[in-house]
Amino acid sequence: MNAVTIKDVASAAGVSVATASRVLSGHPATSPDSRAKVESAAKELGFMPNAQARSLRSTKTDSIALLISDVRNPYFSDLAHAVEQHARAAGLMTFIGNANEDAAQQDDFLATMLSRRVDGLVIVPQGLNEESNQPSEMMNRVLSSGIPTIFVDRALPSVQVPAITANSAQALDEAVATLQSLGHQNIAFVGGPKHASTALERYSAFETALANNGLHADEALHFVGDFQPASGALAAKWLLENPAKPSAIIVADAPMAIGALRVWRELGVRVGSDLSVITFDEVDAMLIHDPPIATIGHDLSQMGKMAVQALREVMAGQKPEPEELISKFTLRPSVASAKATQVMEGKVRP
Amino acid sequence: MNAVTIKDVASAAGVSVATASRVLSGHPATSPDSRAKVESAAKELGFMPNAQARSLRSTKTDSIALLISDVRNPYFSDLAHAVEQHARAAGLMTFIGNANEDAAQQDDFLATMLSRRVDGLVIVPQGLNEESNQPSEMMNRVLSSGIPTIFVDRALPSVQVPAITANSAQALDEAVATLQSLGHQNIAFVGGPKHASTALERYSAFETALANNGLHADEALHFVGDFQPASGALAAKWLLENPAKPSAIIVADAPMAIGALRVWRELGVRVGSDLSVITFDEVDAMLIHDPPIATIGHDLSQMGKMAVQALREVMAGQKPEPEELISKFTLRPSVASAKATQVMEGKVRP
DNA sequence: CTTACTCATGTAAACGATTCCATGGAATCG
DNA sequence: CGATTCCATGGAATCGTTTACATGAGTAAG
Repeated sequence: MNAVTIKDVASAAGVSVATASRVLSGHPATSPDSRAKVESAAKELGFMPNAQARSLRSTKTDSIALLISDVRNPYFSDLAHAVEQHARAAGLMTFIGNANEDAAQQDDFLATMLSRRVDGLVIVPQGLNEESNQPSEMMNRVLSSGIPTIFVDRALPSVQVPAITANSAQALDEAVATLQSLGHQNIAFVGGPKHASTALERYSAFETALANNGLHADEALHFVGDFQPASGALAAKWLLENPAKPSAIIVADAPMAIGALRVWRELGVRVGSDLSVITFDEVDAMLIHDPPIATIGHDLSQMGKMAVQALREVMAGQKPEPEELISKFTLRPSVASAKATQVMEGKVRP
Repeated sequence: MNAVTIKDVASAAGVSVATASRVLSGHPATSPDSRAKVESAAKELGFMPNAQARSLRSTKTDSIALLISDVRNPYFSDLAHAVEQHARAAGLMTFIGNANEDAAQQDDFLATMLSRRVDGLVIVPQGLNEESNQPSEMMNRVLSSGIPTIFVDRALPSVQVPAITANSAQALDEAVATLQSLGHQNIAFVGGPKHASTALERYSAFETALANNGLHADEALHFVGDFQPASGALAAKWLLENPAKPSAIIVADAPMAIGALRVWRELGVRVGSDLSVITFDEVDAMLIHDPPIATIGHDLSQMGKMAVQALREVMAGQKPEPEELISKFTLRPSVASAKATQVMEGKVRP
């Protein structure tokens, strides 16, 4: 395999391993002479330092772990890409792990990363355990281990970790105001699972927005999904059968919206005329949709950048403040006036 | 931090480190008695083995690297997910790296992985260097290092590495036959960059399919893109200005299709009536599109599974055969009869 | 009862880097 | 010119595991 070690380099260069090591890791106390000899020997032999030996001794790995729910969710793949690019710029390798919205896989990944002694963790937390209302055991271990950690996108209440989150209050206010001014009275909301802080934030901001615009919240118009496409599909049908006949709907994430849009298309519901749709997460699929879907979203590249920056501050021993990005509402043709919506009865296009 | 080592566990359990190690790594020669003592001590102390020390000595890391172009491309994120799940089932951690269609980033990632001594590599190769017509230096190093490697999705000609690829000949044949039977004579093709083997395979299969169906290939109907959304957008405009007025188009990957569909929508071109569209890669965005887009695609979960399996065979010292998945054509409403296409002149909807 | 063999255990040597410490020569200072 | 400082260097310890080898107890076979 790659049997060439620093020892080989040292003897080829005619110096000790200590000197070779110093040259290769940029230590100042080296003569130009030995620097030249070691460098050329290393290149000659194709020396490639063994990262585990290095970090076993030096206790740093120049790597961080990013734990997300699912790479297949475009929201998270965009976020992952942003984190990776900014970490890379700071000389850090990023390990991406999928929790698949599953606490066991999350813990598994965290355990592996702890074993590998990554220098820091960026986590989209999966939420507290349903029964115990506590973070999982592994999460507690992470938190008590003292390894630099920050949360991104979501936060955990009661856990003191810097978090980079998004605030959608303003955007939802605008969205609801827009719908209201177009004559929509019954606005449905497809939310996320209660273990996700984003789900709570979004629904409560929605309720506030309703109140601000003279509308009243109605639990019968609230569908609790799980942020996955399948539950979006269920929500789509739930909407059509809802006795209140809502004329507009706000969906709390892109995968659920994707699931829902597919069902509506199959059933012939015309988004943007039969039904006004606004969704969270400004991802490609929403923009190529015909009609384009109005979204509430934030800059993921920015979020990734802030996450890496905050993490580096923690790694440097500082205590960064939690930060909030302000989400933006973008009106698009998926939203129309409520009048067009009267046709909802004839939901299946011939 | 996590200062608890196997030494601590051993002394807490009242045995030697050797025994502790044997118990913890499941070595058979251990007594039930010491097994019990060590295990409880380990749990008690929250022992978490240091992966670098372990693999420094044992020369295995139980991890593999997956090099793809870009996680944000849904095709690759699906593939990444599949590889990860199957690797995980085999007890292997997967490191995902983005090349961003950039040889420098590819080499960077490979260097890091080589340093970390991953047990194997699954690579979507970026292609040969434009000038030298050779794999990059780092790629050569990977290949000569003897580290188990397989290619997936793409292959490199002249490089002897087992590859899992897709064969689209049949699917393209069906696709072209379908178009032809609907009266389409001028079928445009938006291909990929020539450094990608998939681009070559797809275009040459397309040419064959034309011939099989009594149509002739025409370079003026071939747009060479780069697999990214922006070049899809260019292709979309190119098509509209093409003097041959093609009535149907086949796009060689999803990101380009996404870029193109967006442009067509903005310009009011009605896909499925003004223009028949077929695209490679069966991803969500194509299915929620209205109308749904006909696709040529293959089972990515299957591809991921085969990749992991082939890699494990290489790791076990075997020499697996290259394998080909057969792509499938799925007809959807984005394809219509050519007659409807006469309206192409009035391309901008009022 | 001896011999041979199995088996759990401990001691110590790896693995491949970094880094502390001692050394000796050159440079600087009074 | 002698004393002090500086600096590049090499030897050796170290990081936390695994594992080759030696040991000694217990067991089965003769």
